[in-house]
Amino acid sequence: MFQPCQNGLVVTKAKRAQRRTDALSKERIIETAIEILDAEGESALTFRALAARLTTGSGAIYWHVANKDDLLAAAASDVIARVVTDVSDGTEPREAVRRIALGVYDAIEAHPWVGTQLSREPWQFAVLRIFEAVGRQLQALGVPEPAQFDCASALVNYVLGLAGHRAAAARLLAPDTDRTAFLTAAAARWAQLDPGQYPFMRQVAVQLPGHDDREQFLAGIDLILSGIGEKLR
Amino acid sequence: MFQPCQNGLVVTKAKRAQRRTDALSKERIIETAIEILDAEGESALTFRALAARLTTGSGAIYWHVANKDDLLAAAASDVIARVVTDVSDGTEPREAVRRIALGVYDAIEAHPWVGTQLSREPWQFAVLRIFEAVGRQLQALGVPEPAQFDCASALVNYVLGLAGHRAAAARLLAPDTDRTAFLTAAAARWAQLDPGQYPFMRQVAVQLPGHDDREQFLAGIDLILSGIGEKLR
DNA sequence: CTGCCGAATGGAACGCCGTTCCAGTCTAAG
DNA sequence: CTTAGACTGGAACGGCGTTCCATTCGGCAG
Repeated sequence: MFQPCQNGLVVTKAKRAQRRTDALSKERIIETAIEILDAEGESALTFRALAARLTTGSGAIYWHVANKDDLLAAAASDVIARVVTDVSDGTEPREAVRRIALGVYDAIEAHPWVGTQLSREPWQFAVLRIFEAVGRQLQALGVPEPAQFDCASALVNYVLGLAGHRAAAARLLAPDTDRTAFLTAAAARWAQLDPGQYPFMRQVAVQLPGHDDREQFLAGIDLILSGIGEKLR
Repeated sequence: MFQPCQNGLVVTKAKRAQRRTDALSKERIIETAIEILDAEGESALTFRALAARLTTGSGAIYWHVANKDDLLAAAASDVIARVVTDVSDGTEPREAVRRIALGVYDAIEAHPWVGTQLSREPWQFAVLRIFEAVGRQLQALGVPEPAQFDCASALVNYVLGLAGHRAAAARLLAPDTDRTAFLTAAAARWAQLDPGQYPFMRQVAVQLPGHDDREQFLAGIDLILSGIGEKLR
């Protein structure tokens, strides 16, 4: 009695597996979307381009994905999940926070569109993942419970702020432009600001070439961690 | 010899002033754009809607404004300028930083679209203004010069991160929705997360109703300021 | 084996967008 | 008066997200 059934199942599975290679699925759609976003940038991701690459019609995609926001949120969550989960436990909490933050930073440097997406929807899954990872380390650090929410919020919002900023910069910078040249140009523009109105920017301008974004990012994290440390006394 | 010239200028000015009442100008366009953004939200600002309200064609607007990005940047810069400049000098630097930050926060609460805009373009004028205002206070606080850039960056990026977040939340929240109801709903969603994977979010969920965003924002500023204080020892 | 039903597909069509184009108007200067 | 050039406004273009719908196809009831 079960033989045909099992056979049927096997055949089904085989056929599905066979079909899978070119069948649509949410995963395959997201995967392809990430490919397009990484290779050609945010503006290149359209349902038409996606459909073309998947050799289907734009309408078919809507069977698996609610809309473009849904697609982008899922893609971002995918990328962030890879980064946040592989924080090795057992490391000292402050160091773990640094690793989480740097993981997110590097992910955005590699996929700038993620930075845009993270500050697009307020409590999307990708942000929740980061919040959870950071919060858990704060618990391990011994931050009193009422302050944990505030501290996690400070860290996460700082990360998201820089994320958006880096993403915007990447959008602006043509992929072949020289970074140093760009910084020098920005510095030159700042140096021309009205000295009376913008003394600070003019002073910063001279530091701008030879400036390392990643180091500054980490310096910010350490600054906040140091502020959190004050709460522990 | 100068009389006619002056006369000419006067006549011109008078005529211009006369025409101004219904003539197009960059200022009037920006002003109207802000009205639309505030009243109907980011998605309502289109060149057609703007042209209709100005009783002109969309093409005419492009004579005064390069494109939509230019328009949005100018509008945001307008709003931020009002906030950042009226920080009364003479106040203690930390308090001044708090006031600047709260000014930006309140501006975004009142005009959520500004939050979106601030994290859209990397070194736009509005951000420069904030950076300058914050940086100057850090100088007054006695932060050593090499650290000033990092400290200002930390503060500004935190503000921008929260700005984007609040803007996204405002976009999501229908203008008539109850805030408490929304928070309760979010808390309920978080409480349903997998306890093994999201212990921190579930713990935070119970604190979520009765949570004050503005207070949390200020707590984050104080956290960073406290971290900066460490540098002064 | 056959007929059927619902999941899945893909391409056409809709309405709206930012932007461009251009024929026209009005005005200050020669 | 003529004319150049600042300025206007509406039509048109190409592309977008999304919807609609005729069609296909695999698994199951009879």
